[in-house]
Amino acid sequence: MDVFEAVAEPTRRHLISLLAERERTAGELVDSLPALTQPAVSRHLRILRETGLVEVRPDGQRRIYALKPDGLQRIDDWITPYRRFWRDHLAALEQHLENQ
Amino acid sequence: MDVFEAVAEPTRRHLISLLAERERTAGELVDSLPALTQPAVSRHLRILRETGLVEVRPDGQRRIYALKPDGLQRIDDWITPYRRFWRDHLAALEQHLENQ
DNA sequence: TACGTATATAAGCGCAAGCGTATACAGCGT
DNA sequence: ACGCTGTATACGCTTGCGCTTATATACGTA
Repeated sequence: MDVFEAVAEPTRRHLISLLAERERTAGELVDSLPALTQPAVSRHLRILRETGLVEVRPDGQRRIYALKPDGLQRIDDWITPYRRFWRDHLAALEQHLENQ
Repeated sequence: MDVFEAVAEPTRRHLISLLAERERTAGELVDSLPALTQPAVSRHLRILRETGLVEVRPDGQRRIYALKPDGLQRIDDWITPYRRFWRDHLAALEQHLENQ
């Protein structure tokens, strides 16, 4: 699975937002998603790991998950060339409004 | 389907990159993807339409597709709060290298 | 060693995505 | 009107995702 499919899943975006606040153990993340079972969350974490979006380090029997800095950057790199589309569009819109 | 799932598909990202160069008719897009049949491309275009990533206008019996300015911006809006992660990480790395 | 806790993996299921073939629909030219 | 071209939709099929239950693995503690 690639990083685009990884973030296409709402639950995984939720996990990313939780890890953006601070590191959390797998158990804390499971508790944050009461609609899902522990194995379901564990599988999502595995996908986030394998796509390089998060990293794990052991702490005794727990696993501490953290957002990886360069994971989402790959999406940002992809979107960058297209950014001019809405920037130019906004500029044209502002110009239009100015001329009213 | 939401915009994240829409761009998670490699074929649809390819279509987006083609439309970023210039507008194209549905037929031109079909010809640009020889691995796929015409209905397959047409369905991808429908998804891009429904998620607001492209717009269409008729030209006789042809349909001219164009990239929509504010479509990808929704992904950019989502990624923006996380941008500080790799920016801060890069800053910390530079600082570290400076101190060597 | 034995048991409890924390996390990951296995197995099986339902569902939706993506594909191709076949077909419908719309506009063009004769 | 008729056939031809361009595009979209219907249908059936296969495949892979995400889920749950059950189980394995690893660490902590008495």
